[in-house]
Amino acid sequence: MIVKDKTSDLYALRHSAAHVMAQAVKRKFPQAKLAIGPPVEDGFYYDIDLPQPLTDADLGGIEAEMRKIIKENYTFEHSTMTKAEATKFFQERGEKFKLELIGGIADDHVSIYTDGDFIDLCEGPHVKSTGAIPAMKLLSIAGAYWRGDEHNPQLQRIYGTAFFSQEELDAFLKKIEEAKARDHRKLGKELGLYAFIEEAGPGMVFYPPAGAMLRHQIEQFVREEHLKRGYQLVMGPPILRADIWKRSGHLDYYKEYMYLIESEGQQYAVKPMNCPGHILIYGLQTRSYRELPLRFFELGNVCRNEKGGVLHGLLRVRGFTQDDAHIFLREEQLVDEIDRVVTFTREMLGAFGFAEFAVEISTRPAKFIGTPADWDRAESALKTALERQRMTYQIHAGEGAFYGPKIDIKIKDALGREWQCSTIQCDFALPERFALTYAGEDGKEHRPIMLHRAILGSLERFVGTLIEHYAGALPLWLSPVQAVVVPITSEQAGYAREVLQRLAAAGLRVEIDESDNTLNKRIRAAELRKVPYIVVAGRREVEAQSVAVRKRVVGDQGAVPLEQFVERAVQEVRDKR
RNA sequence: GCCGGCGUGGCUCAAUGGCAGAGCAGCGCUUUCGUAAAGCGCGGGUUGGAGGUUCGAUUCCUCUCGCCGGCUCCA
Repeated sequence: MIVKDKTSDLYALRHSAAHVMAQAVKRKFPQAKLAIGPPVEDGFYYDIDLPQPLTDADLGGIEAEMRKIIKENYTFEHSTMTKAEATKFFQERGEKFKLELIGGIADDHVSIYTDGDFIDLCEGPHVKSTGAIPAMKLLSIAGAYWRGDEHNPQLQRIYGTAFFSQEELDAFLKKIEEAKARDHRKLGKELGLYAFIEEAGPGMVFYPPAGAMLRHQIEQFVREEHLKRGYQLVMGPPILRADIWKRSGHLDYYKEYMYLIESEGQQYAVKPMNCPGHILIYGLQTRSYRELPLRFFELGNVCRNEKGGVLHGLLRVRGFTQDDAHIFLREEQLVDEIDRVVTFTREMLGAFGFAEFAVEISTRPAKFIGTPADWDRAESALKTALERQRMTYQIHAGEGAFYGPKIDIKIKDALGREWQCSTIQCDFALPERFALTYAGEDGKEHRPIMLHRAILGSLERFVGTLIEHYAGALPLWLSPVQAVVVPITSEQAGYAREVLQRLAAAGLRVEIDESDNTLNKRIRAAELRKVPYIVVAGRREVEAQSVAVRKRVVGDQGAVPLEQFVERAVQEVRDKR
C-alpha cells in the first residue's frame, strides 16, 4: 500500500479525510490549533493542540461531525496566497504551527485548500469534495511531539483511516482483529511461552518450560549451523570493568542504555553488547593472517536500559540474547565475507519459514568514531556484497551505529508485516581502539577489520516474531510438545503408555493425557495448546498396533500403524517444515 | 522519558461510596467416552502498592509501580 505516492487516489482520499477530521475538531473545539495532518500507511492522522485532553469517548462525537461534513459535501477548492497574505491569515486565527510551516516554505506563494468553512495550508491533492469519502473511521488518540522532537510541545494526534468502499474498510478492520488474535503477548501468555513478572522489573523476560523448550530448540539449531560454517563458539562474563567500556566507546556513546555497577571501589557495567568480550578473546594470543577470517560466535545475553515507554512485549525488552558473531578479517576479505553472511542469513531465516525480506543500508550518523574514509570504504563493501546477492535495498542515511555502517534485514511475516532482526555491521573503529593486530605474510603487524553480525537478532524478538508469524501454531520441530497421546478410555492406558515410550524413544517430545476428562475435552485441551499431533488410542488401535492421528487444526487423519507414524514424524522434524 | 487510557482470584470479565460476583482453570467425587467444553461439590481475592477524603473506599483525590495506544511518515 503506497500512499507516499502523492499522485495516488488513496493519498488524496486520506488526506481529504484528515482535513475533514480537522474541520470537525475545529467545529467542536474552536480553540484547537492545527499542526500537520498527512496520510500514512494505514490511514491518516492530524496533530492538534487542544486545551483539554481527548479520550476515546470523544472520537465518536468527532466522527459524527465528520459524517455531517461529508454529507454537506463541500467542494475542495484550491487557491494560492502570497506568504505575506497567508501569514496574516493564519496569524489572525492564532494558528501558530501553520505560521511555522509557512516560515519553512521557500516559494513566495503557498498553496491553500478550502472546503466549506475550513481553510488549510495544504499542497493537496484532494478528492473532489467531502462527499467523496465513502468509508472512514477514527481509530485512536495518542500524544505526538511537534515535528517529532521531544523538546517541542506535545500535541494530540488523532488516527483514522479511510477507504474507497465500506468493504475495504471492513477488510482493514478485520485485518486489525486478525493481528490482535496473533499478538504474541496474548498467545505467549496462553501458551506459556514467556512471561513478565511485575515485581522482577519491566522488560525482563522469563521463560516457563514451554518457552524454554522453544528457546532450547532454536539455540541448538543456531549453534550447530554456526559450527557448520566455520564459526567458533566463545563465551564471556555478563559484566566487565568500566575501563573496557570506556575504551570501546560505549561509555561515551551508549551510556544512557547501560546498567552500571560499583563493587569494591571499581566501576563495572553489565554488557549491552558482546563485542568487547569477543575482542578481549581475540587479544588472548598473537593472531596470524592464516586465521582470518576469524569468526567468534556467542549466544550473548545483553542488558540495555531502554526507556520505559518503548518496551513492547518480546519485541523491545531490557535483557535479551543475541545470536552474535564478530568476524575479524582483512579488508580484501570483506566483500566475500559479507556475501557469506548474507547467504547464511537467508538460509537461517528460511529454515524458520521466512522467505521475504526488506533490506536497508544505514550510513554514517552524526555521532561516530573512526575516520570518514573508513566509513566510505565500509559502506561500499556492504553495497557490493548486496549487489552480488542481487538484493535490492534502501539507504537509510545517518542511521548507522556509532562504530560503523550496517545492513539491516527485516523479515516479512504471514500478514505482510515487517520485523527487524538481522544486522551486519562493519567496524573499522573498535580494532583501532583495542589495538588489535595480526601478523601478515610480511611478518609485520596489521590491523584487522571487524564485522558484527546477528542473524535472528534478539532471540526474544525472534520468538515474538515466530509466535505472530505462525499465530502460535509453531512448526513441528519447534513445538515445545510435539504430540499428546490420548487413550479413549482407561482400558487403553497401558497401550497409550507404550505409544508414549515409543515416540519418546524416537526423540519426539510427547505427553500423555490420562485424565478422566471426556475424549472431546482432552482433544480440545491439546488443540488449544496448539500441539501439532494428537495421537488417539482406542480399542481398534490397540488391536491393530496403530494410532489414530489428529493433525492440529486440520483434524482427524485416520489410523496409521504406529511405526509408520513415528517414521513420518521423525522425518518431518528433520525436514523442518 | 513524554501524552492519554487502563489495573478486580491462575485466566477472561461483572459489580457498587455500604458484606466483592460469574465462567474457565484447579482440587474432590461420579462418569470410561471414537475426535474442540460430561455432571455435582469444594477451595481461592486486605480489588497493583502507599497515603488522603469519608461514619464507611474496591469505587473519590494525590503519589507510586506496572501494562496498553502512540510519540518515524513534516502543508
